[in-house]
Amino acid sequence: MKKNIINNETGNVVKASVMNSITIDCVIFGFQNTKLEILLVKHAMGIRKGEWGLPGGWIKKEESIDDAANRLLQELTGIEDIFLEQLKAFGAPDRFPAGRIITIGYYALVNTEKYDIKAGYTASEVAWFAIDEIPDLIYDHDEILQVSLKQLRRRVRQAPIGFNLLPEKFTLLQLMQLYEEILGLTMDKPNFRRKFLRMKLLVDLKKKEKNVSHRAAKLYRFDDDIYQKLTEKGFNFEF
Amino acid sequence: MKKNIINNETGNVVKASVMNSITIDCVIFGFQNTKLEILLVKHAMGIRKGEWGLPGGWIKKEESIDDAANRLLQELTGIEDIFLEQLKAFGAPDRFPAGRIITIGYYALVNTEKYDIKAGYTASEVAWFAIDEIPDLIYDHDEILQVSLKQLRRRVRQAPIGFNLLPEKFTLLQLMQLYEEILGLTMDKPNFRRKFLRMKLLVDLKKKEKNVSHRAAKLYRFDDDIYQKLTEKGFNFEF
DNA sequence: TCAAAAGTGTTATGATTACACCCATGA
DNA sequence: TCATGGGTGTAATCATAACACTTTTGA
Repeated sequence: MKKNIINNETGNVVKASVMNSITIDCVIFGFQNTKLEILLVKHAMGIRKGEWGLPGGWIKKEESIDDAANRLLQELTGIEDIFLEQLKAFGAPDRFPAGRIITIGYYALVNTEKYDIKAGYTASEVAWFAIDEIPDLIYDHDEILQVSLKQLRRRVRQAPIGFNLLPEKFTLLQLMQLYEEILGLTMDKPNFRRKFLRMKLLVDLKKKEKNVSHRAAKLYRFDDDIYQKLTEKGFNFEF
Repeated sequence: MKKNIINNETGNVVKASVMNSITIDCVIFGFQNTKLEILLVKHAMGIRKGEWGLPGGWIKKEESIDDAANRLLQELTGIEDIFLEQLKAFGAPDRFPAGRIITIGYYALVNTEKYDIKAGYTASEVAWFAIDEIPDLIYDHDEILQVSLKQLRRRVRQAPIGFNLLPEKFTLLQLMQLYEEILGLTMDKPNFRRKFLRMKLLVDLKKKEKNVSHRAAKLYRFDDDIYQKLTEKGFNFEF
């Protein structure tokens, strides 16, 4: 077992097996009841104990930064094979009060139905927050969140990534409400249907909703293979 | 004066005043004779002496990463107030052979007419290379270049940033050729004119080209203030 | 007068928008 | 039967693409 060392730079206790002046922070988006939410952790130790922040951690010396982000997410949520993309690095010299630490932001889209969130060993509490009810966050995590929201709004219109926030089977209205919530606008239902169906990215599952007090909607599934094939033929997702 | 120290991690000689496991690398785009080019340096020292790579360097402990990128660019090219945006961090564990170093990629757009390029103290030679004549680059610089090209192609269609590659006064044909070169396609001249002029982002300078052996074209200038005002009114640049 | 690029006009096509309207289902 | 959302139809408008054509300039 590797011994812990005190990092001269920061005064923090850091394992010798991790890089000592770079961290990773993750913005994890979920979608519940037509609301966009993000996952925050209440820090259980350190100088900002008790305050909410983004989940994050250190990078092991032998793992890539993408691997580190995936590992941290897995440790926190139990989620594997998740949509996860790097945002950018954040490096204001005073962003972290106890020393110079640069952090690399990542953002993830998760299907909240599928996974149970569990508090990790450095977090006393983990919870989902609606995007318009986010508390003040530690360090520069507010900025990281704002940048990732902007990135999400851009990316969701350029590539079919929104599906990662939905259950595998979904209705067209759910999909439209997802777009409405992320982009902050209202859309015309008939036009949305036609526009999306015209792209032929969705597989009709020949099933319907059950136990709804209105006409049951068809269920669809997004098929990434179809998307890849269309892309090769020159198709360009735009919304 | 600060003394130099040997960094245990990498074996490289690194000043005590810089962070020791993070660097910055810049992809600097220029546009000359209807060709997109990038600026490369031939390394004058280190294990990869004599090979071409992206200009880059270390981050001082008291400067932000954006400031570091600007400073490095200034040292290399003498250019200030340049279009410069962060790309992303690159962090494969074996990307740098002599130790674990994460690099943050930046890309810049410069008006090559305006500035003289000079070799810095760590580079023996500096030169522009056409985008389709890039030699093999050191480390993972090929990947950084490919990612920044992709980013440039995306961003040039989403925001009016292409002007940074042109002289201050330019013709519509120059602008169209810039788009054609970056996006790798051919466009229809009449349609391009109308589409761009309709946006009302360009200021007609009431001047014409001189000494051309064809009908002289009107000169235009891009006005960022106009763009900002239109953006506030809900205008969205799309190309 | 020729070549080269500037610049205008026109038409067909397709996407987008706005909105009216009918259908199915459980409470 | 009512409320709720599912789902189709249609017409006006707007952007895009394709291409024919006229204009200006120096060599």
